[in-house]
Amino acid sequence: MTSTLEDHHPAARLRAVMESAATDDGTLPPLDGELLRAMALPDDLPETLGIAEVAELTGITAHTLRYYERIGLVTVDRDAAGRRAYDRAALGRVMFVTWLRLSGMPIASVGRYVELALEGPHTSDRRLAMLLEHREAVVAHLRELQTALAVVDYKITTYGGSCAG
Amino acid sequence: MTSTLEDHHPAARLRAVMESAATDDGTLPPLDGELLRAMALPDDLPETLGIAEVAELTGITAHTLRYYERIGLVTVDRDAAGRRAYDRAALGRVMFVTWLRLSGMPIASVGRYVELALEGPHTSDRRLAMLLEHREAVVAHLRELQTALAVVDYKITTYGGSCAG
DNA sequence: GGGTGGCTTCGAGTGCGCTCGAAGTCCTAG
DNA sequence: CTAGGACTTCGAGCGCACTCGAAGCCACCC
Repeated sequence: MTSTLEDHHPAARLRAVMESAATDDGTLPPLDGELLRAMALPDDLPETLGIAEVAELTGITAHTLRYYERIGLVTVDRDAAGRRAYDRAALGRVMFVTWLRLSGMPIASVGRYVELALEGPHTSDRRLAMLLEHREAVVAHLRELQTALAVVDYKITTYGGSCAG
Repeated sequence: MTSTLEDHHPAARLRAVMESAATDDGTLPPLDGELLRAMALPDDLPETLGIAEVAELTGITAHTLRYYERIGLVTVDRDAAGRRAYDRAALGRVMFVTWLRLSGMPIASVGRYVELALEGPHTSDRRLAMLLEHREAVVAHLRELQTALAVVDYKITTYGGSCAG
């Protein structure tokens, strides 16, 4: 199964989105609606994708995709031959899970979130609460990272000074 | 050894610095010279600190501080009774190591950096190179986190919409 | 029909970064 | 003098998130 995907679609969409946010210096561009639109999947995807294609599209290894399914983070149908066939919904869930993971949410929490989602729409306020709480954690982590970056930058600019570190 | 530190010095300086950068909404304040000055140690520290005081000051557990010493990330003198006595230099190194760790540098890399520092001033360009390279990694991570935050925010604002995740 | 390559399942292994517990030492307070 | 508590060393254990390998199935190509 060589990648017809590669011909018709930008590969590794998630990574592409991240790179699209890149600037040369250390400054961080604002993230706006444009970026979010860029994250949408192309319309002309095949009905279902094999695991290798999903791996390429998301940057997650096939091994890890199987692992995610095993522990219940995603549910994936099989084709006649017993192979995983990711439809758009499954792909969307994989990508969302991936973003949650990239944002630092522990696997156990992602699992609880998915569990709630599977229970039905009546859990939506609990899920929303989880996301809001998680958002705070992400913001805190961002702040921490920015501060640490400032310290590293300070060290870089004062290099040649003290050898304290 | 109850904390005389607590009376005379702001506790958990590292955490205090991070909290000083906090804002109520999700926006991130600029990190400027003011913040960097705030990170400096107070002048009226005792000559040496015990491990519990360093733990309180840095937010690193005593267990972890011992572990860091074991694996060579810091070197600490002993007092007459064989206890760790952190002088200003040692404390500075602990804090710098902590910032490197918080910025996501793996322990092995911190170890290599410290090794180079111990070799002498002639390794300063290699250390600078390490810091510059690490800086790129931190910036990349920041971008990734910001993008993931945008996705989470998107999900939050569109809640009640699709149940794709 | 035989080989190649990608998929399947399952369970076990890996790497990182702590984290803990046991057993002993030393100082201080009562 | 004795009890308590904070410290010491050492080695082992843990939690997380993968990551890998073995053994087998299935489709396609020569």
